[in-house]
Amino acid sequence: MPSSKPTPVTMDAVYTAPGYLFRRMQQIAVALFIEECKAFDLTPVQYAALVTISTHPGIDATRLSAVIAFDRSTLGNVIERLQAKEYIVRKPAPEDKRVKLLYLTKAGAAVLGDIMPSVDKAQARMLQPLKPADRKTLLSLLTQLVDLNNESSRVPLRAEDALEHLGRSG
Amino acid sequence: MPSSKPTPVTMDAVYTAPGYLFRRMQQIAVALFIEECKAFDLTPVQYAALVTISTHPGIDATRLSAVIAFDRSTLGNVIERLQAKEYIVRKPAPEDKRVKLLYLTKAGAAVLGDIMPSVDKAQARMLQPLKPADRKTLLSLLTQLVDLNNESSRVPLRAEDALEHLGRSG
DNA sequence: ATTTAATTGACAGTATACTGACAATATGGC
DNA sequence: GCCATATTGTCAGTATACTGTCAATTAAAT
Repeated sequence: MPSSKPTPVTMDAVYTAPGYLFRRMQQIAVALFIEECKAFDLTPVQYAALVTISTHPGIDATRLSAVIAFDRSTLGNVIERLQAKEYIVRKPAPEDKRVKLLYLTKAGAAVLGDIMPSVDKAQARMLQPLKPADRKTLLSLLTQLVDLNNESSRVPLRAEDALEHLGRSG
Repeated sequence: MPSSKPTPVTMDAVYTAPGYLFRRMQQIAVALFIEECKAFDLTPVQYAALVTISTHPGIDATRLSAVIAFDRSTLGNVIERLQAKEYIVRKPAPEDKRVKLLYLTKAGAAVLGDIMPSVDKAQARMLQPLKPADRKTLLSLLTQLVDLNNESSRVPLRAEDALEHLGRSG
């Protein structure tokens, strides 16, 4: 076997790297979401925030961040935009002057109801090129991997249960 | 079965969506890359660009964009930063006054050689929570999916071959 | 050759992401 | 009650991403 030659760099150092593939796939996923949902003025991140505010009325920004595992700083801007579109409102929490609680407006609830079919279509298109059995396998492995790597992310996902009593116990 | 109730929105609309999982996994991948490579002043995108300039000395920004499937506008800034760090140089193309050709500097080649083990470690850590067989399966499905969805992305990947004679034939 | 098309790099504008800091506020130990 | 500490929202700074536009330049059409 050849021994002391310096390893030649090839494009495989990029193309076969899982990180590169995850990046590409994320970009494709966003492109498909935007294409399917272009009739609605919502990005994937804004959609996720809206769903979460819908299922957790009165949640605050920090807990929202933990429930969808998005950066708290980033979320500030996302919330601003949702507010500017009048899809949500912010109300000061009576018992904690720091906190602002988030609620869907009627327009927010309406757009969420309307956009759902398009979102589903986009999600389906992402995996459509694979055979049905392969879709299941990929989704299962991906779910496992995200879960097992949870603590490696800057903003680990904290399930709703773990947050329910954050205000009192910690 | 209940029939006409409006479908209640649950967090599954977020958590089980492939797009959400790809986003989370991409963020985890970047976090692991940055952590493993913190001794080197390179981001994942800058690393990919550097590898490509290394394997394609004298490539221009537009072709670089196509070879790694990164947005051309974004790449302009990436190139600026690599230039500021003196890892690459730009030389005007003699036969086309619009084009600026990209070359690695010695410092660029050195950092690329040095960072490789850390990059490999980061890539390995992303999949490490899975069993070896599952890693292979996931990587295979992900590679297929990215390839099959190539045209759905804003900047489809164009292999090096398809670009070799872009300057003459198109 | 002259008009038309396309290409290249650049730029402005918007939207995620992350880092690190900060003031206001709340909570804990004592 | 007082002080150290933690939390909340915010902000500034950097780095991807994408859209759309533009001037300079080149290539293609005729």
